[in-house]
Amino acid sequence: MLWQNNSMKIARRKSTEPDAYHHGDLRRSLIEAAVAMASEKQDWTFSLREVARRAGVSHNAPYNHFQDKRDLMAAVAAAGYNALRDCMKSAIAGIEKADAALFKSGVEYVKFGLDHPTHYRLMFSSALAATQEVRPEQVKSAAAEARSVLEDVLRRGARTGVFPSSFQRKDELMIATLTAWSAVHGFTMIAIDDLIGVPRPLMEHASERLVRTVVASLRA
Amino acid sequence: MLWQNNSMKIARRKSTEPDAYHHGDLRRSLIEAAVAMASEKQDWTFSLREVARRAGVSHNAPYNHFQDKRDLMAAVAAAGYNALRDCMKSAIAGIEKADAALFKSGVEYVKFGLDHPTHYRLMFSSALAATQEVRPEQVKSAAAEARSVLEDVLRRGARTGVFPSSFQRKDELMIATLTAWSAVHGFTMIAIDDLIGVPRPLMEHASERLVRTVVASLRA
DNA sequence: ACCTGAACACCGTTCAAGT
DNA sequence: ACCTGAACACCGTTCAAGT
Repeated sequence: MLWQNNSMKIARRKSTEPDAYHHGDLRRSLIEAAVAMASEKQDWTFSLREVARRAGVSHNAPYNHFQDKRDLMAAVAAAGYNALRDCMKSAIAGIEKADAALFKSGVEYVKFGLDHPTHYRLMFSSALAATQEVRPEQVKSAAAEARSVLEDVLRRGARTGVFPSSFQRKDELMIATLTAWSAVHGFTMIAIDDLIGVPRPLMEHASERLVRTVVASLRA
Repeated sequence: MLWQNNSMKIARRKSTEPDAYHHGDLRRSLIEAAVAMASEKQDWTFSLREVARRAGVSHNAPYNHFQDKRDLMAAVAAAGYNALRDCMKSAIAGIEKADAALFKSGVEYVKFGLDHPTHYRLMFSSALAATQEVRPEQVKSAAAEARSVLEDVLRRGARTGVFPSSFQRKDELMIATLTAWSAVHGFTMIAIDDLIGVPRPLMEHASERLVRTVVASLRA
């Protein structure tokens, strides 16, 4: 425990920073530590104490920034949804045709999951749900933002005649979005869990085939 | 801890039963206790000690029947996959046309997940995977059996001309199965996690719409 | 405001011991 | 063979105390 805690103090000059006390934005450090640990160990079930150790603080320090462990997990999950949203958005940035954009965003979605399996797992972990079944609003809205990338593409395609114009109706759009999302989410989960017979090199091909089928089924 | 442990002993007559020592098949009792607890608490992250208490034995007794906690979870998961397989099988028992059977099995799949959300969650829990990424063979094969209900229907349809004859080729059949499975699995997970905007009464309708779309996309 | 250390009630797992 | 109780190293969370 002695070799930690040093570099942080040096980095800060005069404590003019807003969140700098001992640490300089411990909140962010904890989130980053959690993400790093999860991806290294290939296991998102890290302990709060471990995260604190990694960040070089006592095991109680996190409670100054998060209500409890689930609150930290929620922050990590929200960060993941934001990254996923950005991935998809930038991937389809220049694509005009809505069906091509939907295809690309679907493929990118799966790629994100396979590239960050533990983070993706955490994002959809039931551990995020409270004792009831309500997940933090933070997570829900971040997830909604990622989902709305698909939704926006479908809405755009409905206006331009690529997808059925019925998708301009709210409930029809919802079902269409749900269809696309279910497909890529299900595939991603199954792939991460290694429940397929598909060998890893063929995975990309399989995901493209699947997404292509989904796009075609919505275009009809 | 005193009020437990009684009824069990009375139930056994002369200890002629094969697995009966103090308990009469403690292995099965532990699995049942785990399932019951998970569904009551709406949370599959039960503790091994809690399960043991519920079964009326010491917290170490489970180690005579399971290697560790994950091994018990694997048994619970396998039981879930078997139940899911049976649900689908009996649902499509009398259905001749392959596309109708695929529709029915898909709808039944989602229904199973929504009826047993915590058990379904556990079945696909990453906690089942070992430190590496290998899940117990037991779980994999049980999952494969459930998946093969979909696969068999698709193969049958390929022979009878309902689905493309290319589905008789092994890798094409695999992708088709994966497409169907991804869709229902993804929808089920999203629904369980309450990440949809769909109000619960409309859920059944939404699931039927989704499965119908999937069947149609494979029929083409 | 932010952090620490002691304390509490748990947990999974191991070990020696009982029948 | 099957079960128990003590023990170990952890965990999440709370509380009083320090700056």
